[in-house]
Amino acid sequence: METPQKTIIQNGTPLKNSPVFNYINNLSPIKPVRSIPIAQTFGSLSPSVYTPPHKGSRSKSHTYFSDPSKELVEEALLETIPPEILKNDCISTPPRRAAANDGSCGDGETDLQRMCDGNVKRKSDTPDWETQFPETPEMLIYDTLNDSEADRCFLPASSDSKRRSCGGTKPRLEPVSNSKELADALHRGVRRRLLDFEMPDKQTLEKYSSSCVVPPPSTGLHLNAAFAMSSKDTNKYSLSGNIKVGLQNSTTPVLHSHDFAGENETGEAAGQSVVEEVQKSSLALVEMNQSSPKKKRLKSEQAGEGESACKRCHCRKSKCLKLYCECFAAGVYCLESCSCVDCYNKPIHEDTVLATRKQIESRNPIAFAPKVIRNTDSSIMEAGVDASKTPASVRHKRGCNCRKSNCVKKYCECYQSGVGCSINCRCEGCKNAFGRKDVSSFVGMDIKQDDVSETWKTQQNNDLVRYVPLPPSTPMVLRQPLAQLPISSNNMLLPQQSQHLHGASGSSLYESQSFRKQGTSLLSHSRTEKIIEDIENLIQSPITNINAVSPNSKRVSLPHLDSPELTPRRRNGERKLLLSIPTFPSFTPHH
DNA sequence: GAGTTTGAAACT
DNA sequence: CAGTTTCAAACTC
Repeated sequence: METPQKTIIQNGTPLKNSPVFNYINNLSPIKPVRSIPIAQTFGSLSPSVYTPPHKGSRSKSHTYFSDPSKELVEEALLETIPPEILKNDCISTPPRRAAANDGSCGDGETDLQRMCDGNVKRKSDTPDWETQFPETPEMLIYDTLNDSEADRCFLPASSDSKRRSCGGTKPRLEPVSNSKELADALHRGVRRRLLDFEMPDKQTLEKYSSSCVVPPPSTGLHLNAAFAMSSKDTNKYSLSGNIKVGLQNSTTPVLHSHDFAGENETGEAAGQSVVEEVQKSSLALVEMNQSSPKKKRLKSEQAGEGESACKRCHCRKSKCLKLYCECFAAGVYCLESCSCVDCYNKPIHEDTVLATRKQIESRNPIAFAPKVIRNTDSSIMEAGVDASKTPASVRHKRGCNCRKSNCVKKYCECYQSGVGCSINCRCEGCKNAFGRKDVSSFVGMDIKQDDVSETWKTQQNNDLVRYVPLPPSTPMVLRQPLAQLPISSNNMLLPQQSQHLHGASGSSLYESQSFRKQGTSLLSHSRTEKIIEDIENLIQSPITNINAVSPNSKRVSLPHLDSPELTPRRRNGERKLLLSIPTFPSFTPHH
């Protein structure tokens, strides 16, 4: 990934050799190539949308599932990641590439490999990430990998494990002597997460993200952390799908915050922030949906328990083959830690799982789609309401139907997901703190952080939601495109972030403090926008929104986009799927 | 930990 | 498509 040696003077400062500059220069070549294939997976609502089981040769584990689109995304992600980030052992590198010696990928030495190799080689003469951003690792570890079911899904159960158990212990900053080993472990985890399901669901990803994996204080770690973190939200999915949605989720609150405080006065710092944002966003792509119910509970459990922390579903009659089962719904297999009875949601019953899944999908193509989706149509946001007040773009795909909970308890999926109710909801007496359907359907969650019940916060287990003051003047131009949605790693909209979007004072970690400090002066506005634009183009799939219509007439539309003015309705009131839907988690076997 | 409540999913 | 049943998570005690 050598970059053309261009000389750019930013604010009088030569950035020619800066990592950011190099990174930026490498952006454009990528975008046109990546988005095309991804779009293919979103062709239509028909079941065909779901990529058939990819019997590729990348992985021999039957627990792995693949999705071509994911590969594309991975590539995009990789290319989106500055070499500096990858320098440490290429941890972020999808194993796929490294293992792509099956001949299916053309030349044996992929770009990635070369990049990795190069990075490794440069390792010694490249400033250590830790040195550059001493605070980053810790932040990443604790803030992004705090959940802990990771073990369950992140790392293959069979893998060598001493690997951090899923027990409710917090991630430790134990250094990994062998970064390669760590990289392998992470790769496995990432790989599994990415391949097992086309789109791991939020819960699933959350689990992955959990802290079972202890990232080493390195840049690579950062990347992985981001992945893991992102995965929290991710709904199973194929990267293919909601890239944007993923971005939203990518709001990882932590990464940038203080990292660059020390050098925030430089253009590079700003650029780095952008890069990180991008990374996070990109990584977030991997995650998406994940319904959060379990995860939260798990978190709570994890909070102070050992193995119990990994408990998952408790299905007794569904055999874990129905959407009642959160594991199944999330696109993941049940684990031993589950308390289910007569479980069929296991690799050994792969055929059954796949068949069942198909059946369900045939009934409802988006059955496995992320429960919370975000409309990232910038045009809508811009045209609709003040950009700073449009968090309403994030809503539950179907909306809730609460009658007694007033949408203030986790029975309500909207509330549980941390999003406001929308016009798609049929709830009664809605009091959703994240946005009542009768008030914020299209206006966004006009709520203040304090409005969000402490209950909810508690329910989310602190580590899921971090309440951090929002920066009063974070340039929207910088943050919006990269992380349009203040969604936590859980795919949940963060209260403070919603506030943030409203232009309220305060800040979120997700907002790079460096930006705040720097304002937009370090990188000219136009340039910054350019960067963001490139990034978005790179990441975005032609089809980034999910407007779906349930085959069985159930409401399955994007609240936000479903505005009558924006989306044609069918006579029966259903809305057309204008764009497409991503391939959702699928138990596509990967042989 | 058992029992209850709740609303999504599944079924009719 | 509406009503009912089933189910498992969320919640309460």
